[in-house]
Amino acid sequence: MTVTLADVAARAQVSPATVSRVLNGNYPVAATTRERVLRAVDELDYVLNGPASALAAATSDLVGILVNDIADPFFGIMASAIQSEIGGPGGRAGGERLAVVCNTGGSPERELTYLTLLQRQRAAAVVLTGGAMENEPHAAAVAAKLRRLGEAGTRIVLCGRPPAPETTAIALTFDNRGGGRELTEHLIGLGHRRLGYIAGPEERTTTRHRLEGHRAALAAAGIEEDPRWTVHGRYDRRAGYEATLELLRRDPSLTAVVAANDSVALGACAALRDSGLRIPDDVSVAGFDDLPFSIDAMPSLTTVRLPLAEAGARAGRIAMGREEPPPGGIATVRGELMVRGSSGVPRE
Amino acid sequence: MTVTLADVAARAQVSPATVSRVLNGNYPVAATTRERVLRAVDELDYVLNGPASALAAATSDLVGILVNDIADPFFGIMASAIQSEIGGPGGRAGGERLAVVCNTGGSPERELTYLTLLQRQRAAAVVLTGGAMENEPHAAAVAAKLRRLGEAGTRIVLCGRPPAPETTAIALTFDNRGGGRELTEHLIGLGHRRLGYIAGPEERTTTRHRLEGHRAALAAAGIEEDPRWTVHGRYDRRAGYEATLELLRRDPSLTAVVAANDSVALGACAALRDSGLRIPDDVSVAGFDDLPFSIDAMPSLTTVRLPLAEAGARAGRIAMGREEPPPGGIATVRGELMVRGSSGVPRE
DNA sequence: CCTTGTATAGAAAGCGCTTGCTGTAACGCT
DNA sequence: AGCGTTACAGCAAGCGCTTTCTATACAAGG
Repeated sequence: MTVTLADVAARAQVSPATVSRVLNGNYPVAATTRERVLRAVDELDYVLNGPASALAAATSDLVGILVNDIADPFFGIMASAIQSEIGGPGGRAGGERLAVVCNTGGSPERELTYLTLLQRQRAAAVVLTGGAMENEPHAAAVAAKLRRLGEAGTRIVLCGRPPAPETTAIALTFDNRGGGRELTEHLIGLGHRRLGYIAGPEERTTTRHRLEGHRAALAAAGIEEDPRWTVHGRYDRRAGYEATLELLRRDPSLTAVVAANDSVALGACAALRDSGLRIPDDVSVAGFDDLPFSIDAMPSLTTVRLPLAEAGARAGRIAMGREEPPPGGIATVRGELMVRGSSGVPRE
Repeated sequence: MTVTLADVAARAQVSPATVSRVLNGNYPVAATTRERVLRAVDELDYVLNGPASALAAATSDLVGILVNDIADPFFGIMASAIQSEIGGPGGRAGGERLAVVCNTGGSPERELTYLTLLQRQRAAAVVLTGGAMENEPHAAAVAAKLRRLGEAGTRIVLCGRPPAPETTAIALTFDNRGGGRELTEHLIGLGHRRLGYIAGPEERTTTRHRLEGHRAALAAAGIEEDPRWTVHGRYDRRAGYEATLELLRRDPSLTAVVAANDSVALGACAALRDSGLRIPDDVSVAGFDDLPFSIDAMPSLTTVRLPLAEAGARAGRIAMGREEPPPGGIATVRGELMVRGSSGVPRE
């Protein structure tokens, strides 16, 4: 029914061992023999049996990429960059690898399940992207799983995620705190004193770090923060819209709204407009990430650009062992403040 | 070193066969025995060896999702929906499956490579999303590959992609032609007579179908199309920006610009604004897809909503054999015209 | 001409799991 | 009591490949 190595061997009049060696190209095979084998492969339309090969060789060519939300360009861009350094015929020398992205939907259980599945497949490497959960039992479970994966020889890279102590994971961490701080400093520099903040889900590291940066900037400027000025929500437009209305209700005198990310910021803009407020004349808005659409908003969004594609590419190369990991296994990737039309001096 | 089935069997004082059956749960095992085995699995922290299992059972739990551009929400949304019906602990009864998305980057070779890789892994199912290439040799190669995959028992579903004759593939096709036609009819109905069209890459089916719909609407209204009114480009914002400038250069009297998709439309809006034109007062703009950000553009985008999430979910269910395929293996998914702020009556 | 070295091919032993088939008790029936 | 059932559990034969070790052939050196 299906063509096997043995069939190819028979047709090429060689032993299965030789065919295997031709296909893997890591053992001397005479040119004429190789030729003959390749022809047979072609004629029979032979396709290697991945599981069998993985079993015998005790390695696989699968590389997993875990993302929180594949529908969000933040992850899409990173995943794309990672994959481009790993998979398909895109890259490199050294055998094709199946780079696969797994969508956890931000759910801790799914994250764990995917890691187990990847462990089952004896994945060659795993890249985890985006913020981690701070929920304790889960964090411990993930760390344990990563440790076990690492012991089994799977290379692990965290991209845009805080380091995982006691594991072999290499971490490329985004400087969310620094970016958040810089952004708010910019707003304060323009003269804003009453700033609303729309944070992401409470239990994400990203949320906490960005918020900490924001607060650090306020503190440095001697601005006492009003607890009413912070609202939590999901990382999407809808949440931004609702949170903004809530913020406005709590304190109509706010002159700026800082959002957890660009999608949220867009929702905030919509809410402000729907409330009859002009941006930035009445209220300034700022986002985070600088996703491609952010420049198209009207007015275009002041935000912090994160080099998602670059970081992803680097993570991919490290996962493939094609780039030296940073010293200590940890590198911080900084963002860049992009001042655009959505922020201006406060009214009055 | 690594724990195997045999280790578990020894610990539970049963044969490996029994352990396997407990784990696969498709054969009667006494409750007490099962209990004992499960405990051993737990104590030993045993993880099934995927390749070995796939080899022995001649099946795998991998499901591949091919997308053209994972950084584009159009694909991200579909992939997310497909995956939610397939993978992780998200869905279903019947064993966990590893749903993986593969990014072809729109490259025919990568598409083929991924299909081969998936074939190697003996994937349980494959979902191909988005428009196909019309490039003849490649189309034939893909068809051949799909046929072979189908013969090997892999279920194949096309989502937002035209049917593949002579294969076992089930197709959920978007009615790009109908949507394109409806959109242009709307514009014509408003009074527009000189409409620019920014098409996608020439060799994509999606591009051709949307353009055909547009032209059908023009023809039906007795409008003779000027060849200068159509420009081709990639499916991204940048291309839309440049194409619009080109369109304006060719014929400054255009009163509407129809874009191949929403990203392109956003680029078009930016170009129009940068040219000092107001939307829709001077020029109306229309997109396609209705991605989440489209409603946030200023003005919000008139477009055709494609039920990406619904179609993806359905494709996922069909791929898993949890939903009957449509009769004839082909279903057409229609879009819905969303009239918003970016289209209005032409000036003068 | 025989020994040693080098290049290449084959034999065969698994890799860790699944599953058809073969026991073997315990059970129910006549 | 005798016999067919039923319900589990184990044996063992692979699944299709990789890889170590061994064999062969020929070239070169003494």
